[in-house]
Amino acid sequence: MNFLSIDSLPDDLRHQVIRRKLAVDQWLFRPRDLARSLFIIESGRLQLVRPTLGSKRSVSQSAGPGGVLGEAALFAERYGGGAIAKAPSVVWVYPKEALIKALHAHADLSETLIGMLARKIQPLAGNLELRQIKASHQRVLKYLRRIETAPEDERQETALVQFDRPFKEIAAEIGFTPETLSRALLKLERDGRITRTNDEIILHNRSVA
Amino acid sequence: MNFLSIDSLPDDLRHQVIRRKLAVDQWLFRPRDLARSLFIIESGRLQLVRPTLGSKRSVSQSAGPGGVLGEAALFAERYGGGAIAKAPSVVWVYPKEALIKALHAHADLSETLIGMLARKIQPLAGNLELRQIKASHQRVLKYLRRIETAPEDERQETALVQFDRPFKEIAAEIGFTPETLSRALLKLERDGRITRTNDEIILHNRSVA
DNA sequence: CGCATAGTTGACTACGCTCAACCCTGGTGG
DNA sequence: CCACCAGGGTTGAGCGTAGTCAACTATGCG
Repeated sequence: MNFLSIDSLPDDLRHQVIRRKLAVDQWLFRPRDLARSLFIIESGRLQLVRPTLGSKRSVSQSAGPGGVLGEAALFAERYGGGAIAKAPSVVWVYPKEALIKALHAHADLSETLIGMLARKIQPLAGNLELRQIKASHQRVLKYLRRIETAPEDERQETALVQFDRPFKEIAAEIGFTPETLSRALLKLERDGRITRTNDEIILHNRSVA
Repeated sequence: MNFLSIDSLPDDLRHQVIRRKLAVDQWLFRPRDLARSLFIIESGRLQLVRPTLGSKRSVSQSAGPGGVLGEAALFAERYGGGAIAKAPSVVWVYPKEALIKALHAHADLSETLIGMLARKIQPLAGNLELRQIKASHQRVLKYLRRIETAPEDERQETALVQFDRPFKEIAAEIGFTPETLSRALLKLERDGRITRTNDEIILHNRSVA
């Protein structure tokens, strides 16, 4: 993972970049904060949070190592949403002006950043696609298929999924309550689409709709 | 609108860029097509479409002038989703390799593209935020507030919204059926939050939650 | 003057949310 | 070592509301 790795940075930019550590539940930036920097996650996990009427937090998505945060800083005065650490994390802080200057001077930086932004769009669109599916078990199944780890063999009719974070977060991310997620998994298990062992999930018949 | 306008392009890239016209319901690219180009919309309106189980199209979002399409081409072999014109449109086609080469040579291009990508993320995240609201009338209200045209006076307690496209598309974009959207608008009107005249909507009490 | 399409309204169904109780695990402290 | 507690996950019961299917109207177009 050497996206805009500190080593490959030109001197002028490197001196402006700082490394910041975050504890669980610590805010990296909050909604409406002045947008001064763009962030790149080195390790840990952050949640993108948007303020919602009724004091309920809306978790749009979570970002892991290599993810970009606060890209709104590049063109907006303030952040639209916020980011809060859900695991001990380390992020690189790129001051807006220094970054823009460096982009002009070093073209490969631009390409890297462009790629990172493009990659950030995918899961967002994917999540929206998920929400279009109303039946809980189908949505969950599609979600599982998407995050399945190591499809080892493409032809394999079975795949493994491990949850690295609490169910409630996953439920929130795909737009369900934990109860509904639990019931959906139960149904999938009954129908033989998956089997659960501890915190692992094996999904079968990957090709079947 | 001169994002990567043809005039300001360096010669080497300009000669590779072509202008393509699309009729209504014509595909710009389809899901799983080979991802060879990135597109920028000059005029018209395109819908981002993702294939869903059950032959139902999932409309993630629509893009207008200045929007980027097919950014997946920058790092993926094939497009994840597709794009189809919902109005007569004109798009600029940037071949992948030529674009990348030009980005290295001309830093300002990079900055422009970075900005465009960053701007594309916002509505996606915003839409996800919308979906978190389950009550139809509240979601619709929030949507109306977001797309209100010309807030003329910030202090104004009333704003105007015009729909430039069929209700069914709007309903799909915010994750409802046309019937539900219709009923939601009706309820909002009953509650005095909006008033409807033909295809215009006036929303009141903008500050009230 | 039909025909197709969009929007509205109605009645019914279904399914996800809410609230609640319960189980289970891990951590803490006596 | 056990008692207690807190939190996450699982069930259960009942409700509310968005989806579905259908009929009807209005509008635009051939």
